[in-house]
Amino acid sequence: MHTQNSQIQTGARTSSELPAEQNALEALNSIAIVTKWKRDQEICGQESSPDHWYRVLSGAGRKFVIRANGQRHIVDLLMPNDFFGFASGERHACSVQAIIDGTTIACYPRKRIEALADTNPAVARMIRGKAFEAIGRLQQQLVVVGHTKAVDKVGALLVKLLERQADKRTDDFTLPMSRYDIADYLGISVETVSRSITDLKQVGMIALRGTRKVRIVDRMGLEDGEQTS
Amino acid sequence: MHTQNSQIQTGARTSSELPAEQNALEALNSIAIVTKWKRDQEICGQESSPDHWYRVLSGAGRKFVIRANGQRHIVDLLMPNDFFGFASGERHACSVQAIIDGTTIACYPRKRIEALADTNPAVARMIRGKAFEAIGRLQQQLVVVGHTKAVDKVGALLVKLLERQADKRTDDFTLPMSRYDIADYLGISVETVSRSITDLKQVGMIALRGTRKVRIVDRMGLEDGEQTS
DNA sequence: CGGGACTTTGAAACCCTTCAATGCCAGTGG
DNA sequence: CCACTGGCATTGAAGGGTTTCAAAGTCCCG
Repeated sequence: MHTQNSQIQTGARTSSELPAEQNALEALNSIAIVTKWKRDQEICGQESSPDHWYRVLSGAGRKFVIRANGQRHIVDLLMPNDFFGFASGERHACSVQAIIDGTTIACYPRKRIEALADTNPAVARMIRGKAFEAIGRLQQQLVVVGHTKAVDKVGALLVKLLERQADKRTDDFTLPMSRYDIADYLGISVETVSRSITDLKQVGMIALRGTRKVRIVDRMGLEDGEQTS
Repeated sequence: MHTQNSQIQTGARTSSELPAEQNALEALNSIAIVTKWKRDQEICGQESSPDHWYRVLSGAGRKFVIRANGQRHIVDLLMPNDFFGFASGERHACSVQAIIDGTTIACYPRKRIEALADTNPAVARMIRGKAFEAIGRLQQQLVVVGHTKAVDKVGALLVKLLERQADKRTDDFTLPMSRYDIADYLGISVETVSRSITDLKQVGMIALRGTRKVRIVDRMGLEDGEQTS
């Protein structure tokens, strides 16, 4: 793994980022180790002990579990400024891999970051906030996966991905993941993912420009699952 | 709502509860408001602003979302000592109802509990730990819901429910929820839940004593989804 | 230009939802 | 005490959706 210590960007500023959070992130810079990863490289493993917390600086990651039967379940999609590595037990429950070549990650030794949180309430608040964000994301994903029809799941996922896009002004975005990733994220087969996307395109709720460039045409329809006639 | 200020139990001691966590919970007692709820009463609403954090003292709760089309998605099951009400936005993303008559909840004004966390690192650590636990639960549930076959989902859920049971020595437990709740928790229909339970009983992986008393007979089999022949 | 990974499409078997009806149980009022 | 009621649970049958297996099409990169 390619390791470097360098100036850290605190990430693209979004509406949810308060100045206090920016300051807290900067306070973490002194203990951060920045690493860079290629696609499908494992950043932290299911079996490793949770000695570190991490933050995505650029690129994207998939958090996943491999079941005993070999099936992969993607549990979270990690985008810039998301934290991961939070664990309550002795072992990580999940592995994390880079999805995109050149993904950069800030890595914080757990002992040190917790010590920092103990003395700096702003840091503690920021970490809480990031944990709450993760809770919100996972809850939303549970609702998405809870839809009964595959087309609805895919439609709802596309809307969520649009919402997580940096540029809020357009209805276009680039899928950060493959059809296989989407399948393992939604608990359906790749073929069904492909067919659902084709259907959504056919009825005009989305438009494609290449396999990964998506335009959301009828967001309301996708949210309500109206493609189910 | 029936409100009272009284002595608070810090909950049944489990292996995961360190003394430091106990102390932190006791530090919260001074700002807690204890309330008692009947079945299906709404403890906090999807539309309310998140002014409070909550902890289950006894009984159980369902955290859920109602979609525009009326479908209910249960997102988390709240058991004694679980926190909820953590939110990163302006509104709660979910509602919470009591599942069981006489469920008691400790309610902490958010401003005051955050102030306490700012000055008392043990409290901050405990809250972080509780948030991480929630993340772990939600991730596990995503894996459960991600199974492709309904029997596997139900089987995996039953194992998770067994694991959350207070008494670790037996393979028996009482379902805290109805078949309808299970259906909305797994994203499948009630009828399929019922048929899956019947199937699991038939092949001898579980045993029932009344509709809600379950015995896990073949836990390994349920975890691996081996009931899928 | 070719290889390899990813995506799409087709067809059959299987699983799940839906609609309908029955069974079960506890609480209520006569 | 018992019939009755309402909510929950189970079972059946039909239709539709998804998985699986198979094969072709597409794209990117060396």
